[in-house]
Amino acid sequence: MVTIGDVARRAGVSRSTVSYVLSGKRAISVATQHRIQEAIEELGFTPNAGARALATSQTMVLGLLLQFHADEFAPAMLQYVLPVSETARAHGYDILMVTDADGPRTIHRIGDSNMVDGFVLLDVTADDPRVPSLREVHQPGVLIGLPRDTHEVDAIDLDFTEAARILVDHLHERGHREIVLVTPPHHVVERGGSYVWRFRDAAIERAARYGIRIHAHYGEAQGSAVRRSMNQILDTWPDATALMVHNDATIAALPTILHERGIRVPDDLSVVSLYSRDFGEEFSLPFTAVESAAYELGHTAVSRLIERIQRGRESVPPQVQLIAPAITDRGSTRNLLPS
Amino acid sequence: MVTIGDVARRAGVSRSTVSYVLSGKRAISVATQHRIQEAIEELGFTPNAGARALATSQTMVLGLLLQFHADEFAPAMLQYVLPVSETARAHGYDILMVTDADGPRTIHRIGDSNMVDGFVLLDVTADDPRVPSLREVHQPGVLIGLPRDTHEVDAIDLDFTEAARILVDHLHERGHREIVLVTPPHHVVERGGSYVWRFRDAAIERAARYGIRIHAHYGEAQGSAVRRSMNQILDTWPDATALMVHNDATIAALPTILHERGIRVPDDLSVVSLYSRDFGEEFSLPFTAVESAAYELGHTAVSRLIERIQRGRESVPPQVQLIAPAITDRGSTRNLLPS
DNA sequence: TCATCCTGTCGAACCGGTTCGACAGGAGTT
DNA sequence: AACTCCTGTCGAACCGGTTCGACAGGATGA
Repeated sequence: MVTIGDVARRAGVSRSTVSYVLSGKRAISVATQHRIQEAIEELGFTPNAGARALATSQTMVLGLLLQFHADEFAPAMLQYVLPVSETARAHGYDILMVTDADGPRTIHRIGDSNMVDGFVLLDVTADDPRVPSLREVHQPGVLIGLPRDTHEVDAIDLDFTEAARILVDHLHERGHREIVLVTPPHHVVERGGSYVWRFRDAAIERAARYGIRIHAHYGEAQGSAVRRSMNQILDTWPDATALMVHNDATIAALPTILHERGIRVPDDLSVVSLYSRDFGEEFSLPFTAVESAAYELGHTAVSRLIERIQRGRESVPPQVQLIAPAITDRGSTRNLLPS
Repeated sequence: MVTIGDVARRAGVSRSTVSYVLSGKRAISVATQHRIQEAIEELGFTPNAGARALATSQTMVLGLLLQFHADEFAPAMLQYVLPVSETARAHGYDILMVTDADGPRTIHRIGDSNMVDGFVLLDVTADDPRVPSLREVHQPGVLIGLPRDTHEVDAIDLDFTEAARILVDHLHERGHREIVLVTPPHHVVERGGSYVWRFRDAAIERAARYGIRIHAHYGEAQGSAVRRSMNQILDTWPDATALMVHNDATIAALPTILHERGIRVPDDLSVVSLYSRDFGEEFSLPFTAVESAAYELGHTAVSRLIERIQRGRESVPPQVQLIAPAITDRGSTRNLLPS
């Protein structure tokens, strides 16, 4: 390993001078700069990250905490990981990715040993045990997902309440009076996935305001169960004119299911949904949907975190940010009103 | 931050004694051990990772290099990431995940600055530019995927050649004489995904040996194109009795496509495929398939890497390991022979 | 001409661990 | 009683950077 001392000797200067050339924190004559640059290139010098972290107490690494739930639809997670990684790198940070099941302990292990400068928490639940831990360590953190207690917390999520309203409004405007809502699975609720009830409650309330009958069901996440459950739901409510789906596994399987039943969209049944843009493209879903911008969420989260790291923890006030969703009309809803 | 010095002072011993208690590398009296343990707990001491890395030149971090190709079916990648992460953690290592497009530079950046103790390269192509870079840095690395030049390289992959033979044999034993093969998209070949031709060539050769007519086509990766291309292929070869699919996006869409065409499996058409177990479960695919154990690949790769890190680079000879695939019969092939 | 300021560089201390050699003192040997 | 050996602990050096204060020497100003 070639050290800063080797470079200094080669260039005939002291170690500190090399350091100042590297950081630019003090003026160094152009001639010396050139000699040092040459030495660096000739020797192939790269600063030792550990030593630098020790001296500066900055690691230029962000901790990304994610958990895989066996009962969850996996492809969704990746859509957040990529923008987090890319945004971090654009600011000179690397990503330490931890999938450990014990989140709180992980935060302390990583944080107390100073392996990272900050944390990104993915898929945060209502009473996520990681949130209090985050307050105990001295690195800042940002959440993707909304906990119940948002006091002094930096969080970002899609505005699921608004999303539900937009979709109900969309159906109401086209004269639908009875709709079926399929939400994420019930165990996601139990786990505390607040987006489930934020969307569900808002949809029910909005429907009630219009006098629309709405039948809310919990969907399934695993292949065969999805199909069975969906068929049962469709059997139960033959008069519903529209389907509102907030469940990736269900919407991915829906084209097949409807085809099997001989149901045409939108002639026989209208369908609206909520999924991320990437997801829709991946499965080329033909449904009118509110699209959650996973990229935007990940990108914004990391940008905010880095700003907070660099400007000091207290300079940037913590903030809960709800991203406004937008609807993309793909013509999967029928207008029942006389024109 | 509480340091080892604080602990030492509290326990009334020297810093080195605390260090020896932590590492167990020298005998320390039980009484002293207890005092130090108490001090550690009272003060909440956690060793600084940077300092430790500096002193030991060990970071206990592995670099995981992966690239996302926009034209690729994303869910597959995640199946490798999880076992890599879990296996690493089980051995006390964390994962630095880098998605940078410039692999060679990343390897040098991360490796030369001593941020990691070793590398895991995912989705390695035939002439992957990262492989030569891996030879230039002083950390060992392990590949998942097979490069053309396997000289002095530690790699692991599924035995795609054998997989193809197993599937052709399976169809041959049931009397099929004309089959259609759908491989991964053509741009994957251009990129150097050697698994494409390892599987394809072996299938064609094996079919030829039996005198089976085989029509090989490149599949698509994106939703709508998948369906279009598949329909076209089916139109072109109406007499084929079996379909052999080596493409995640195609096999995921196949139930829908076949249903739309009114084709029943296996009565009208036999289907065999190659996909990973997790993938099949995710989409509850009902096809007889050779299953690639992504978990096993990731797990084995990391285990080998860690052994090599700990036993010294030369102690463990580099090795190319091809995992033998196994077929799971789900009854999607019809027996055409008179019984 | 001398005090003052600025520029460029150096040496030393420091970050927080690990590890080696030294050594005190008690146990075991002869 | 003198010697050797073993156990437990300490001090100092080291890992490879950063940063602060000091200072030499030339430029500037009065």
